Amino acid sequence: MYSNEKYWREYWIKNKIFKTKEEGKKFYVLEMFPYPSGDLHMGHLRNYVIGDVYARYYKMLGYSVLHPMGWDAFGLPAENAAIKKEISPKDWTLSNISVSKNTFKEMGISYDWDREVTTCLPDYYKWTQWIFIKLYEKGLAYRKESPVNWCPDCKTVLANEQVEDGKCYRCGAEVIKKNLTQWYFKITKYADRLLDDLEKLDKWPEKVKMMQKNWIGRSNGVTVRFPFLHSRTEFIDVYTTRPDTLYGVTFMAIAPENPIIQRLPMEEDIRKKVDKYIKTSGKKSEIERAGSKTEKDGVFTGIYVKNPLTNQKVAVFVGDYVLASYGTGAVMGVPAHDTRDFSFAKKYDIPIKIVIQPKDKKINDKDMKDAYIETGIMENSEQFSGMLSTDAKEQIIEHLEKIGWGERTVNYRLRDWLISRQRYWGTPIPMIHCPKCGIVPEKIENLPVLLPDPHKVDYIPKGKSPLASVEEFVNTTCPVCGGPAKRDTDTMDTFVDSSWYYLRYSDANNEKEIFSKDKLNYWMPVDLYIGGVEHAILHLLFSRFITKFLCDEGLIKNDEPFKELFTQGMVMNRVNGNLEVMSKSKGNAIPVGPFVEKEGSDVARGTILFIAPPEKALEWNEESVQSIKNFMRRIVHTVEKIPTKTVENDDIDYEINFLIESFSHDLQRFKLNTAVSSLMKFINFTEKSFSENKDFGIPKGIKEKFIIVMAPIFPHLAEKLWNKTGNENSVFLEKFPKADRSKLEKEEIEIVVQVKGKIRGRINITSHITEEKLKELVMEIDNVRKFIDNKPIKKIIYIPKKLVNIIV
RNA sequence: GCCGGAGUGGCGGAAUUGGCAGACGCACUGGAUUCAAAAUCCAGCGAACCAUGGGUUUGUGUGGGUUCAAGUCCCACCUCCGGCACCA
Repeated sequence: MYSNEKYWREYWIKNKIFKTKEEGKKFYVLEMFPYPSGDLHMGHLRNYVIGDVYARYYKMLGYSVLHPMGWDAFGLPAENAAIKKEISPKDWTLSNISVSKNTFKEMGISYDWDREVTTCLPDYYKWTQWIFIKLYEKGLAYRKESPVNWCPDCKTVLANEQVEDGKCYRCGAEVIKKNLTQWYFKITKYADRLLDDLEKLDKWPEKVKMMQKNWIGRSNGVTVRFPFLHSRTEFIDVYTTRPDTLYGVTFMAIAPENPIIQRLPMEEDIRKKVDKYIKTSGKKSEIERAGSKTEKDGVFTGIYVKNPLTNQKVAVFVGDYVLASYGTGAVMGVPAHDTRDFSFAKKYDIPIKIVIQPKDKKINDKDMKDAYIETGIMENSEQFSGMLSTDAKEQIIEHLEKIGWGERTVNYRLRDWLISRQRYWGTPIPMIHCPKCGIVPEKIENLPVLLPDPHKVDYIPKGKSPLASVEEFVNTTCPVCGGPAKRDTDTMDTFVDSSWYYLRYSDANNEKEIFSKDKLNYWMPVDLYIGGVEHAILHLLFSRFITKFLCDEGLIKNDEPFKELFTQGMVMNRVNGNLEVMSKSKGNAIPVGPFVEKEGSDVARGTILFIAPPEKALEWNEESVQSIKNFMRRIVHTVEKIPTKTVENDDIDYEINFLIESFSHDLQRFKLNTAVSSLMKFINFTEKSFSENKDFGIPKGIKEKFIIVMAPIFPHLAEKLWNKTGNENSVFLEKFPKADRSKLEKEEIEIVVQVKGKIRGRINITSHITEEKLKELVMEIDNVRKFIDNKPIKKIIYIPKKLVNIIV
């Protein structure tokens, strides 16, 4: 099987069958590129096989297809492996790439390897640096000091998106906060567009769009200004989405990191308590502090503000349930109508003032068990009392704006993207720190800023950038004044590398530009992007951001990179009886290489496509492998053993056209499992016909059509059979057939006969029978007559070619 | 807690979008072949019942509803999976 398939793989390469053409209508199909970890297993294969079916199918439909592959090659595992095995990250990565690439070739995926992209090579990361500088020039890359997520195990900072449940997304260590100066990309500037443009993506799964929507988390509210009691000129702003609860404010809480705290005129002993509180909360982990179950606590500052609407004095607390990085870093406390404020107020005996009553009952502050957060009727709210809270919300905002104590504000959950990492194996940040000129970008013509040779770097993580200790890297000259200066020693988050790689494939070997605009705009957007849901937020959001930015720069016409997104399910396998995601570390991985050598790549492809619909999780099992092997043998039998001859048989015309029709339909709907079923049905028909009648035969044209239809799924076998049928050229140069609809009309059809909606019989009729005649025939069926039972017939419903329903 | 998605035979899953529920496959059962086994081929296969030439009842998580007709549409609930989770 293996050597046989290998022959055809070599044939495709030799004859450049899958070399990309750039003419006419195009189809760009892309699978998310992998991190090169060496061996690929069936879990990886699923992703690429789905893409390959479409690449081959669209080629046969007459499109110019771009189907490339590359490597997301920077990142921590290379360093970790390097430390363990004493091999440089570069050598480790490059040797993994060559192993993985070889496996890809054995899978027989139709990639055009001439467009391979490797993010850790200078000819690629040169352009990553170029994008960084472009962002910097537009004010979209900036440095700031702030508390950041720090992974103590990986010894580097993490982006917000890389912290899951307070833990590092890579190693699972508990993340701590550190105050550091880091590089950020201003993705928040694009928040509105990233959110609103989701509507344009009608071919994305709703689920992914919803996840992005929640992640961006746009909220419309109002910033309200509270004046201090002790000063006529100082204020504190709070952000709220519930201005309708303003009359219920009984305290205020400020985040411990909010710098305003330092300016508050607190008494000495209170100041000490506050400082202590700030210190302890700074030491808390993300989980301790932010878990929704954590008890809310804080300290009183002795300071008061005035409610701008009521002039009542409001006590100011510092509380670490308030986030410094959202809104203004301070909130108004409305215990009656906010769950968190309620529990805070309970703890410190702060009064609860109800200003919204439910419509159907009365609540009072004495027996409240929890905050009332729904809408209702306003009370204790001066001129707004008696209104619906939803109406009052609007009017209070207007009132605040009129009297000058508040203004409408939009806030986002999305934060700017922290991209600097204190690691060696990444794209160097192309910035230079000059004592005279400040921070300046490297000159474009000096790019790439090369990562120093791994043998000269001690990349064992120490909590500071390994590049800082490489003197010949650090010491440079200022591109502005020419004086001595130092390079930035951080590298970029690998998600920067992968946020634009799909653009580079359009012109992968361009040495002068990031890509030629013409070539890029011929291929972009990606027509079909296939990958796992785990990238629903990070990678896809960052990619959309970068595409929008480059679109604003005039480099890309379309500001959305991926027209259609398909998220495939995971591949599971049993380990000690439990279903687990297939992975090397769990020991349940079926590696592609040995499997393909033994069973062949077509068997792997067929199995993976047939077991389950592509979007669902799939359980790998030996029985399914067997059934596909069996099926492939029956295909060979039909093509090679059933005589090729023209026979008087309408059924075979019907079956082949039915196959073409349903196969095409299934591919449009991503139903690759039923597409395989359709192929099986056709083979069932031919095998059965032949076993019943040894004179049965199949016309050459129909055999050929079948081989073409099966080719996207079983490419090696199809190519072999195509050749054996007497064809010189590759089957993939053939046009995918169109169904002849006229052959799908059967002469004789079966009609279901119902009485009062229940099936009482069936009848075979010729398709051009009149309705009257049919109704007559129906009445003659014994069982039908029995159930009509001489009752008067009210109505007869006739669904053409399907059923008759008699209502008595 | 909030927001999504899904519940169909012993199992993986079909159902042209309101028109024959269970396609296709696995497992299982019976038969052919074989000295025997494997492999292969043929047949059967939701459940219960009448009596097995055929027919009846029931059946798509639960309970209601709309309709001549509901796995599919509407309302309420249960369970599972995924995402977010002090975002004010």
